[in-house]
Amino acid sequence: MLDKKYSEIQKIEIAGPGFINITLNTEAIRVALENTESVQTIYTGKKVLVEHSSPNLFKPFHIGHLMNNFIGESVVRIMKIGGAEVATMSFPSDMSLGIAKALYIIFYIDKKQDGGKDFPISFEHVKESTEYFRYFGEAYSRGVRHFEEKLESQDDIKEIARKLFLSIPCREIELYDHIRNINVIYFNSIVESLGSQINTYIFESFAGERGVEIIKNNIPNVFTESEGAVVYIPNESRKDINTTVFINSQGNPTYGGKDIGLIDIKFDIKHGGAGRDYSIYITDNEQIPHFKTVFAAAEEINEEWKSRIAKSMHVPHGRMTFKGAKMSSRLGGVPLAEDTIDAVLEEVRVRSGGHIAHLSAEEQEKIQRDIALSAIRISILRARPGSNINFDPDTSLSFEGDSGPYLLYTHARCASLLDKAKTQKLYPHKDTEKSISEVERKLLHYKEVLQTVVNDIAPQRLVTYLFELAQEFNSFYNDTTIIIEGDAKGTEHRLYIVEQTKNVLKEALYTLGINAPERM
RNA sequence: GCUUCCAUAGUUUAACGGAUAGAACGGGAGCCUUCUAAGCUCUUGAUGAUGGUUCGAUUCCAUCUGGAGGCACCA
Repeated sequence: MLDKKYSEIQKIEIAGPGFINITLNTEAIRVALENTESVQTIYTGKKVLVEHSSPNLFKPFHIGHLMNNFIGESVVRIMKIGGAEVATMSFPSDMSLGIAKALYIIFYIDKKQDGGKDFPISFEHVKESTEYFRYFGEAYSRGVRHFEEKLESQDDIKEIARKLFLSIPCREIELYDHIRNINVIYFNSIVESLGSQINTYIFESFAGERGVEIIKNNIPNVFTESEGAVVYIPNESRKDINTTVFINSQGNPTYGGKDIGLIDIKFDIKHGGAGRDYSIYITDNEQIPHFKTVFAAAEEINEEWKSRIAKSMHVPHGRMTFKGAKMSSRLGGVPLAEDTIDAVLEEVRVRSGGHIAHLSAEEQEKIQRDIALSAIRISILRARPGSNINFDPDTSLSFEGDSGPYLLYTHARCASLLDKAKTQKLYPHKDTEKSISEVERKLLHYKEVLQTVVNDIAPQRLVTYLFELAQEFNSFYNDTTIIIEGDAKGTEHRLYIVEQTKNVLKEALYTLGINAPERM
């Protein structure tokens, strides 16, 4: 490199054992800062399917769904910024013994036997009908308890399950169909209000049918009949997984059986799966052994399936517990997403300063919601996806220092500076005579960080980077007066740094699923 | 019993096998007659234990200790 005398290099020196420091000259850094090319990643130009936010019908949207959605949506947007062509999918659980238990409570105990008339929910106003969904959730956990405590009800519940699995027309199934339809709409409306778009819903019932067919076609080469059920017995070298039932002795697919069907659907031309390069699953980490087992079985089917599994990735995440939210007794102490957000929102309102007081109540509410969601999202995304999160709105950990509101605050501060400058007819403009500031040096690393964030699916690195950038900017802000009357040239250069910081914050926060308001 | 993951300041955590382990909260000391103090500056304090591989280990391997998950008809 010394011989070639690169014009970009100012000096090269040995900096201790194993290290060579290469110092770039200012001009080279300027050029790099102006590079607007999008990042190249291993996902650039690839067709990626992300499965996340899968509801369990009859269970309301709770804190676990929130965690899953936040991680899932960040993965979706990370893939998009990495240049992938992304499709999203959700896999609602619409057929299970648990659902039969809930139906039993609603139909036989509470005697709501009038199909849809008992739950007059219009699709347009589904969000205003949360009381019904709370009731369904309650019925679900009541059903679980009932099944355990009232043994005499078990046969009736199993009968409902049988009708459910075989979709035998009857009044219970009519009720079920109605509840299923409104639940999906309810779920979708929540997910959309959180900023996610689900392109396709594939129901477990649908995947299950296909799963059964595939599994039956692969006895005995992959699956084995045992005690009336169809099981997968892993190779002896696989000590990490166990023999697992894929079709139960009643002939119904289990969770594993449904997932076999789902893999086929995911790569099916009819479902847009032609040429799919990656299939990403976002689930709770208790599913790790499940996916290991399903993948191990699927791989054995044939070469085609083996390549499908090579393209499949499971991104497991931890669990979130929430201190302070009203615990829902209906769900055995699991807080609902709505209650969680409300509890944080309450704290945000307390802290909300005078800067948005002049705005309409509606706008204030919107900004406060953005702040509250940023607090929860950053608490989750600042750590590796696999770690458990204990979210506590009582500690300042979620609002001060390395927090969502801190990043939003820095962004709003930039916006405010640019607004103020505009009133004085001053606009961002780079002055190439000026030396490179620390903030610019930090900005220089953005693309490089993005690249590792995408390649490793590591949102926490983007969060760490944003904390560093925000802190660098805030130090700059404290040390320097940005807008100085009578110094138009200097002011415009400083505004340029402000604008660049704002743009990176805005884009990166968006990538994490966070909307950054212009003021707060 | 088998198996997977995790273990970093008092607490929550970051770190492609690379430089002095980076932050935040908390504790201590400061900074608003000036552009948003949800901010800034200084300070305090950490890689569970014992071995191994390596020029170099928070990172890889082994054993141990502790925590979490999974292990036949739930999802």
